[in-house]
Amino acid sequence: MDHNLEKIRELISSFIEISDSEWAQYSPKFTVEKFSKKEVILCQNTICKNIYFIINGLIRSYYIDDNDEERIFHFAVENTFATNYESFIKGIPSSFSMQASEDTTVLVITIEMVQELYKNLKNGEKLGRLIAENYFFMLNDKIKALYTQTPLQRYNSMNATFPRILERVPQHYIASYLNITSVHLSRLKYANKED
Amino acid sequence: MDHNLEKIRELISSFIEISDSEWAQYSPKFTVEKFSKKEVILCQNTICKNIYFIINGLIRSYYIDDNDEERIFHFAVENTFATNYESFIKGIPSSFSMQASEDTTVLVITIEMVQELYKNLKNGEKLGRLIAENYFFMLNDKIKALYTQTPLQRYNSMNATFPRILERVPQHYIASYLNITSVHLSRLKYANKED
DNA sequence: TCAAACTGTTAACAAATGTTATTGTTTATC
DNA sequence: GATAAACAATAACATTTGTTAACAGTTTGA
Repeated sequence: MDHNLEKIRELISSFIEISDSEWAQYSPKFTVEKFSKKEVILCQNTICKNIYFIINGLIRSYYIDDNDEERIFHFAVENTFATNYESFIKGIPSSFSMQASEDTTVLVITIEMVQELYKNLKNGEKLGRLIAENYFFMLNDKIKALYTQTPLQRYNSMNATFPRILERVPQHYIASYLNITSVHLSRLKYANKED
Repeated sequence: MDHNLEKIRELISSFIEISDSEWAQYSPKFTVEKFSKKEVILCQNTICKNIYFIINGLIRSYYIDDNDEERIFHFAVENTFATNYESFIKGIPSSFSMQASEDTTVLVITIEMVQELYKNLKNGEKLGRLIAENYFFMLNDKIKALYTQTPLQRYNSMNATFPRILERVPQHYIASYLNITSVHLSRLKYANKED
């Protein structure tokens, strides 16, 4: 697992300087967890206690709407994080659920670890700021796409955002992510080729 | 203007402790600026140099899409901030424009001020983290609404998010914000009353 | 291994939403 | 105060998107 811990250290280092001794202090606290396909990782209305760094596998995040339908708004792939950051930081019930879409292995980061990092690391609060800013920038892009692009345009750009995602999840998940029905996505794909 | 500076101090104090001496050092740096109705405050593709705290007035933020159409995604009202935080923080061209929708008076916060605050204030980085987190949480709510609510539901909840906004801006601005046409919004309002 | 569940496409139809144009009203400007 | 511009409602029509159902191929799990 040292290899994956090293990836996390690199990610942190891309934000702030972290000394060998600091890293030596925190790195042993990461634990590994495995989820099997279809296992629910976070249940809407429960409190999100962890951030998961995905070593391999795929986690989808989805709201349950008023008609009890799942509305997928995110896919988390290898080398990215999956969490409800708001629920995690505030300690409030989650507004969405997360489920493993494949057998998935993660590194677990607990809220206690994060609080300690933010408080005691030399540049801890700065790290926290840069993480929060990065989350914000991600959502910024997403909102821009929702306001300015058609579902088909967003479908075509999915490969850029989530490499090979189209081959890894059922198409009706993609349709949900695009905020359209699976029948409609099937039609759009066909029309797309015709042009 | 002391009254408005006090509001900013209160907002900061709701995030971190800030001493009288610290505040005395930074508060004189805020300046007041006025924009007349329809004045463009930030132009897409230019770099956002300021955060504006709105004393009175109203600022709308909008993308220009591929068809050169304006897509409004935010209204900033009194006692809230208007900026492109990503452009501001990263110093990169803005992905959207901002325009005064009414005669508007603001307190100006420059990037130099913010960098100094984050760096030199005792809890500066923490303040930065909490601000970024708050921005993130706002967008979180917005994305949830876009994924789980109908345009009519979002119309009906606008009064909660933006008090009396429906009386302050033309209806086609609201329609743009809801991601529908003004004709369609007019129909929805009518059907809404019928039920 | 085999039945059941899942998946993607297609068709027919219904509902939602967009487009264009017209009208009367309000608002802005000189 | 007169004129032009902006605005909201409405109608007629076109297009997009959703719904339901059928079908065939695939995967899954007991």
